[in-house]
Amino acid sequence: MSSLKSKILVVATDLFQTRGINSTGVDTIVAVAGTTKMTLYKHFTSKENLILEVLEKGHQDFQSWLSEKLSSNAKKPSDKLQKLFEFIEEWVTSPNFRGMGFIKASAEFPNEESAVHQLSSDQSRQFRQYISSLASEANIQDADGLALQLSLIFEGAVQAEQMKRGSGAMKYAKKAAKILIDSALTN
Amino acid sequence: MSSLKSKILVVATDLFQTRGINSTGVDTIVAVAGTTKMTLYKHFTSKENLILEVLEKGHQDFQSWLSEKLSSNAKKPSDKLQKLFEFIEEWVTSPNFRGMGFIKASAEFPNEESAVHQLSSDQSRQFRQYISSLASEANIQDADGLALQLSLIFEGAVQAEQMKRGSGAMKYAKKAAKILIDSALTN
DNA sequence: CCTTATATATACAGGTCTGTATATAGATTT
DNA sequence: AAATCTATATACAGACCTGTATATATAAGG
Repeated sequence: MSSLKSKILVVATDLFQTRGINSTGVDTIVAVAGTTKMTLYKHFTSKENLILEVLEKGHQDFQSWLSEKLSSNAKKPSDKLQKLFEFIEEWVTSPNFRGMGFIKASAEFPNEESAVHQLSSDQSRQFRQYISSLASEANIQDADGLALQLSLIFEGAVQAEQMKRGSGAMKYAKKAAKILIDSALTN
Repeated sequence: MSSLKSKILVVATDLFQTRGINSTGVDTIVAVAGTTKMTLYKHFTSKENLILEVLEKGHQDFQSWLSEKLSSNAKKPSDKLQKLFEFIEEWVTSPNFRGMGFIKASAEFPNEESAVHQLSSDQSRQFRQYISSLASEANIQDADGLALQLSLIFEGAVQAEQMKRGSGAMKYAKKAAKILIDSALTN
């Protein structure tokens, strides 16, 4: 990938999170990235296309980071589930954290026919499914149910952290996750 | 309050939720409300002022509805806490439900200096504090901690429901809340 | 040297947005 | 009936937005 395209993606990711997607014009993006609109439109067919690529890159980065962390730090399936929120906390509280793209994107594009909304919704579903697979491997009966509950806590905590950095929400989110996992394991 | 002003508030509440705040122009609002821009700007000093009034009305409606429900359907403090999510489910799954304003508003106005962001953040805090007061009356040790956990689940569930109506998230949110409340009561 | 590819600079068309100015209509009060 | 209040109709200024057109620079490879 061209280094300019990559730079545009990084800058757009940051601006979308800190100023909002619809409030960020392409002129601002190219100015911060140190390039011009012509170059942006050679790498991306439209602003919507740019938004979609930003979302996809963000989700891929998160997913690969998380599964890498889990597979190298936890052997048994039940360990993975237990350590899930440890790593999520690490991700959320890291200085590079810029929020989860799909949470904001779905708020700014509520129309279900919108491609941005559809991708956001799909990413949310993918993440829930990933948690569900971890729960299944840990022999939890209602894996989908637990996955939904954990994803609610996760999305709530990310939102709280987006609303106010250093809210400390992750600390209690972790505790809540542990209680719910333990409860699901003994049932 | 003038009936036209009230009508504008209702229409704006609906459009902001279904199309997004920044994507909804005042021309659209007055067209749907059956009035003109001049009238809107006589009742509201600016679009930002309209957004703030929409947020305040939405939050007041929710809070008064909820505390009314709780005080008339639950006598003991512990009952209130237990029934909290029953009523929240009723609210969220009702046909009139248009989402929680402050959740979307904080996503669309991420800048902490923005008045809209500040009000959203404050409403989120107020709601958490209300839950905390219920937990305190029910003699729960870490009332603030439980309130934060329950609000995470609540906001996560609202988000899930906003993303996809009829997601069924509230059913599992209710179960999770019960587990967390029970756990907090026995500690 | 010359062609090709990539990036830049700049301008602009066409649309949308907020907020205001101006003139008018209808209703209520004095 | 005259004055006042409220809402309407319409137009527009000024700003911003996306996306494109045109012309130029810079660098690499044949």
